[in-house]
Amino acid sequence: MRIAVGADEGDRVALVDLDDPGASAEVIGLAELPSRAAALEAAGPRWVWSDTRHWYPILLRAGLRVERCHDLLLCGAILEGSADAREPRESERERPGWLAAAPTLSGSTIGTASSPHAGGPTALFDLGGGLGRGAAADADPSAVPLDGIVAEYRRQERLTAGSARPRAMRLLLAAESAGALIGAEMRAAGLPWSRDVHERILEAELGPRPKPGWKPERMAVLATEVRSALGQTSVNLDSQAELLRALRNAGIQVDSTAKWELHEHDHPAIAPLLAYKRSARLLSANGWAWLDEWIADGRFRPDYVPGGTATGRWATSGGGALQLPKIVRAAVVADPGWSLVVADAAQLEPRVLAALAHDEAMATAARGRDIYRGIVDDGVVETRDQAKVAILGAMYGATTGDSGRLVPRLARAYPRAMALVDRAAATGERGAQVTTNLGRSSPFPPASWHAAQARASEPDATPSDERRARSVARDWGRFTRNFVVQGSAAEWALCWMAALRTRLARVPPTTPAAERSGPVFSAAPHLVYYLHDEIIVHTPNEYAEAVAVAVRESAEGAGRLLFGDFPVDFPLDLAIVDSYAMADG
DNA sequence: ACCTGCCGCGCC
DNA sequence: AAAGGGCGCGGCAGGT
Repeated sequence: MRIAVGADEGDRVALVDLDDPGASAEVIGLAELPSRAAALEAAGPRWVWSDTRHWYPILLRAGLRVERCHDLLLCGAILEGSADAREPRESERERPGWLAAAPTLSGSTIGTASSPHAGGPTALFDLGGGLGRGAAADADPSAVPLDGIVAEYRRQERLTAGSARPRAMRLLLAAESAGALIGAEMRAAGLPWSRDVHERILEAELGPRPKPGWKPERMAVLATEVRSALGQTSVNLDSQAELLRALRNAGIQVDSTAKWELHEHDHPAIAPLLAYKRSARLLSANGWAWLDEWIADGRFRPDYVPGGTATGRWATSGGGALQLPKIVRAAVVADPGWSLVVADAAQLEPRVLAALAHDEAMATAARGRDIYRGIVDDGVVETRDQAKVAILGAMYGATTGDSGRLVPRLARAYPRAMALVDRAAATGERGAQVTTNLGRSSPFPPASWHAAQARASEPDATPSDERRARSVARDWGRFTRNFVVQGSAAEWALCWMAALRTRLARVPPTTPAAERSGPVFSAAPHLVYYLHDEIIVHTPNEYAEAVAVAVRESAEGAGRLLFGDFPVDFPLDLAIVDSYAMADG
């Protein structure tokens, strides 16, 4: 059963069963939606709605979780971009304006970031530009009436059925939609967070909390040390420009204030400066102000944006949830009587690459062990570090340095895997799309990219124009090279999580609903964190072992679902702990 | 008083 | 040690 949900007059909501041809819409008040949805959920429907980030929190606030949905915004964005699902012209005209609001493929900073003088004002990414009809009027996905929802769902169904690999596309859309449910649930549940532990970390690193507008004591001491070592009493360490000038005046020949460059110099100012920068970073990114803004009732509730990046990885908006520094992870602490099951997929991307390319030699090097050790054992390189640098170089497109020199050795040992990423890079250099395992395609290069190529083919093009065009083309090739691996790995992770979520939902709550005041998250294991290839489940102690089994079996299931019989494995590093900090290694 | 670009750095 | 992919965020600098 599939039930479409749309907006109706005033504060009302309209529902219809898409699998009952004779059904007419049912219109109810928004306040009645959770109870009506709870009744319908018993039949295990797929909820078809515009935007999970709008609709699902309404249900979650009332304590209702749903099993399945189809998120039209997210799925529309995938179908829009996919080379596997090219739209016929007439379908393109039916594409509603509100779909443009999807978090979508505009993201890449390539080409603008690496071309400071080219580009100019970037009107490159005004999404949906020519397509949408009067944007403002119908841009709000939460206001789309039921007939609009049904029409768009039917259009997406047609595109999926007509796509190059309908089974893969269906799986991708289901996984993406499950991700949207998980994102909303994780926000509702929150990541358990100890303010006390966090404050102790801040005090240990920075000293006592300063008065508003003052620097922490420890930073002030470090700053004085740096200034005297530089022999310049008034330099402001927070200003890159001033600091760079001061370093050079002191005879330290650097081109930037980046820490990797500072590391290369030997001078009494360097050590305190690096310590100062470390402290400044902690203070501004995860200091007391962050605690005040983001931690309430012992929970961190970031705003996840599933599908928020071009490759399908998630993003977050606010709180920096995907960049939690290792040093503050000790503040992630399970509730009393509960545990954290922390699991990450070891070396996910190289394994995904081996499977994508059907490279049995590489899969064998990975199987049942550390893939980097396997590469050393294959005699490809001498050390584990070399293997790691070589693999990363192959996936990211390194051409110089140690990494670039080692890549050719990999190519001899694992020709199929290398051919796959090389082909992806070549495709990107031509300005064409590449596509992940399940059918998410890379965006086309931005206008500035085409402008650079066009300039180089003018009759009066200079050698510098040509160099520029080649460089821009290669930049895009590195993006597409990595896209197929990163994007396919994101699909694996989504399938892993979706399977795990389904299994966790079957665990009976420790206290039955009738005796519970709070949401189900207070009584059963649930996902609380997701970071590209890593998850955390918060669980009552008595379920921790069972959760660990479910996490492992879900990973195995994801591998089979995506890569069938191909002999690649996806081992997990898994730990049952009280604190996230205890899960390292 | 804003806005935008860029840097630097945290994570994968 | 070095520079290759994806992000978000805070802060500064320079613009309007």
